[in-house]
Amino acid sequence: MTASPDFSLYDPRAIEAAVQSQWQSERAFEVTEPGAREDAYYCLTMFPYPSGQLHMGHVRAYTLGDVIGRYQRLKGKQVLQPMGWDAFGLPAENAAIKHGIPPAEWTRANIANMRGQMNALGFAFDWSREFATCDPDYYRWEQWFFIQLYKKGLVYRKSSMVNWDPVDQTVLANEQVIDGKGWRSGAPVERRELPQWNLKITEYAQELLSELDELEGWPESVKSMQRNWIGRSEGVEIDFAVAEHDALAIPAEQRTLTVYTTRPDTLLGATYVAVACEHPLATLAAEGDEALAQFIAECKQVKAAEADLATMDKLGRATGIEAIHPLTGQRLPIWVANFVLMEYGSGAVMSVPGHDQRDWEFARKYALPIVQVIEPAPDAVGDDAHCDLEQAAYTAHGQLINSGDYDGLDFGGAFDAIADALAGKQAGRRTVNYRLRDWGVSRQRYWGCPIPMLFCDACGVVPVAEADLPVELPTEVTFEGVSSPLKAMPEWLQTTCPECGGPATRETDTFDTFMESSWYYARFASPNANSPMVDERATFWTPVDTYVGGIEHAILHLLYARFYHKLMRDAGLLSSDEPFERLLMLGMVLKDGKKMSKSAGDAGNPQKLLEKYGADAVRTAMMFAAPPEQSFEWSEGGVDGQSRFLKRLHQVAQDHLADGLPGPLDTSALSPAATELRRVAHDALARADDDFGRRRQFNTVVSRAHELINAVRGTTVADDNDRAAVHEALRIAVVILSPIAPHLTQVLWEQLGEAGLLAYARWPDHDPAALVLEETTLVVQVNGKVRARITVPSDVDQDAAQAAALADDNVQRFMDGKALRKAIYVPGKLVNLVVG
RNA sequence: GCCUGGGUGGCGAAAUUGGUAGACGCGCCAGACUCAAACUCUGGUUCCCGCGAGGGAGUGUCGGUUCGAUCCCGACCCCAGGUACCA
Repeated sequence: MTASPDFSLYDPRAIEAAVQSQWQSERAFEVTEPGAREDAYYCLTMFPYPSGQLHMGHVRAYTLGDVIGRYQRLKGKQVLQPMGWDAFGLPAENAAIKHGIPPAEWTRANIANMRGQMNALGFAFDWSREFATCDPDYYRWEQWFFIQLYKKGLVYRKSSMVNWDPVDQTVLANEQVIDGKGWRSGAPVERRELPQWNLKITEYAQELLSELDELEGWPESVKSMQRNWIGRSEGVEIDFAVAEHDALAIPAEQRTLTVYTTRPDTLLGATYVAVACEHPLATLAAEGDEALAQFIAECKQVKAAEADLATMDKLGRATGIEAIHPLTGQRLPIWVANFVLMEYGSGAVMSVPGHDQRDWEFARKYALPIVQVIEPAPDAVGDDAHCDLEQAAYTAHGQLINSGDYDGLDFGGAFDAIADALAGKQAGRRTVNYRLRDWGVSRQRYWGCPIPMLFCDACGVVPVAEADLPVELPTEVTFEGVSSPLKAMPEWLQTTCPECGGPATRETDTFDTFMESSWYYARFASPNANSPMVDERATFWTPVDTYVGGIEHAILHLLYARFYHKLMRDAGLLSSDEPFERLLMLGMVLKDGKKMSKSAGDAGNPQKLLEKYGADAVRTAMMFAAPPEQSFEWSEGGVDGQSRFLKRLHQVAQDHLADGLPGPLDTSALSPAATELRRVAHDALARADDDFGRRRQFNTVVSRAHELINAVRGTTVADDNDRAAVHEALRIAVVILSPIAPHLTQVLWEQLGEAGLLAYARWPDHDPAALVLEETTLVVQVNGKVRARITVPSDVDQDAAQAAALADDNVQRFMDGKALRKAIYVPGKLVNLVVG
């Protein structure tokens, strides 16, 4: 820093402004592709929704990403660390309604504010690649890609459930339904079906599942969540014929009821069949049954969220229609049950109350028969060995009884025999089933990417012509009511059909915002690509080396991005199979026990802290607070402590430098105190390297730096050579802290006599010789309890260690003259004497 | 409900995942400096008993494995995240 101001006092505001302007004028963090991929490092932290202000959850995530990026740069990598804005979404519409500001204007203002806060925090972003997903230049490619997928047959339209507010006449997000009522109208919501666009993610279910095994850089917990979400199971689809009914004419397409089960071995125990309240048979039965119609209407007054559906009281009602058991010909009543979901499988399930707990409870409640067809296997142990259908269903695999020819078979044998029997009667087939459902991408909202589809009276559904892309979202809008302003804009709504030239109407739904966040990492690599959506730079940079983000995205966002990556690969746009090599899933920053983005308010805003303490102190406090994967409750107290630490670091350096720069270090001529300081310094260096690179635990790096500075402060120097050891220790402290507190360390770096940007310095190697200790402390236990600590030479053998342990008075006291039965020696740690 | 995590001093945490529980920091207490306070510096700080040496208990609860368990196993309690339209 030429003509540097006086930094002999720790003034974070002056230091941080000067260092930030230096980074800016040198364009320090703009990056281009190096010759070899191994010299490159793509470090990405999930881009934010521009809500207006950063909260401490953002500060944590972006600091962690920045620490990783800066560490990799010290390790010699060309680091790509981009930033942008996930700019479409619900809050902008809410703000528009509340404050009368158009969503685009509100969003742009928020972006400007948050970009300023990010810069004040000193993140090493390559801003030349910035974009917002609401830029037509970005979303046009999403529209283009959707049309490619449509042409490939990966897109289809189908009815699915939404929350309908009957007063506001609008669709509500799950979040907008509070206790079953619309958040604005207060009216009870209803589930309603609307036609929606869907992406066939289920065609990729097996690949999405299988490739989890290859993702070695992903946490097991996330892979496990995704596996369970995809939910592969092997079972049998069984066709139940629907019996003729005296009063109701069953239409041909409803004469077969297909159910899926993973337990065909229990088929002979099926005593009724349950269908969803939206099922056509339920609708049919309700025509002549006022009470059933009333029941179905009540069932629909539940929010369309799995958690609500799964925890509600299980209710049902008979339809009067019967199904015919495919093997026995027995007639089974068909019930409507509120827990059967139309969206899963066929909207019907066979019920085996003897061997399924939910069916058992339902059968008990409505006095339906419970038949036992499985008994514990002879070798069953524990709970599996007991069956008492008066108390609960028996759900373990066992041996068949009351099943005619199948009696005595075990689960596997019965599965095969019954599946074969059904197949022989054309009444069933083995299938692999996934819990994963196709991705519904339609949203009945204004502030999103317009879905590029048209409705033509003559041609039906027609995609927008590629030459007409992007379908721009009008931004000069006013929110009169709660419905989308697009519907009130005939000049936008009416267009011409690209196929017949006749009049056509635009789709007014917009895309789910997960569509934008599913490919932005590839766009960052080639931000100005203009045909097609990404170019060969995206192939160079992907997969992302480390992707940092909140654990709340462990399933949906990460699964959709993995899916999209494969779609882009199959379109020839990328060459890798997976988007993210290594995943760092951050725990939640909580405020009052809840995640920041939900409940923080002003308490979560870092602005005041930044003004009072500066970015380095806020960053250091955030890193020090907890390891990355752990959730924790944020409190501001810690910032004060880290600010004091940085001040001490600065002061120690000034005190040291007051006597000028020392000469070269001679490690063989140090005082004992300086030798010990070198041990602490090189230990801190080695551990910081491991913590940054392998362990990704940064709170302990800060602790180590504290210890190192405490050691420097406690070291009395004997001569100029000792001062050289202090100099080395300070240089090490500055390097290991630089990813965390990059501003102050840059200034100290120059004061210590180094030139140029510390960001581009090389991580020093530690000196293994400095770590060797001559003596070590061993713990002596008697029968596992600590009774003494002894100091021994580091290379002591078991006999000598044991002898030293036995020589201790307190040890003798607790041995109490008893015989030594066994001695365990852990070198460098302990001796455990087992007596008795 | 289901899936995935988590629970350690007054507080945030550490213990490199079978070997000294509580490093480091916050807070608090005492002392130095000051007319005084703040800042800063020094010392103390898991709980209980003891003047002390030292002893006992202790990592959500209960049980197990082991010479030895915060760590492994079983059962349970509580909290958080996700649950397909918050992002």
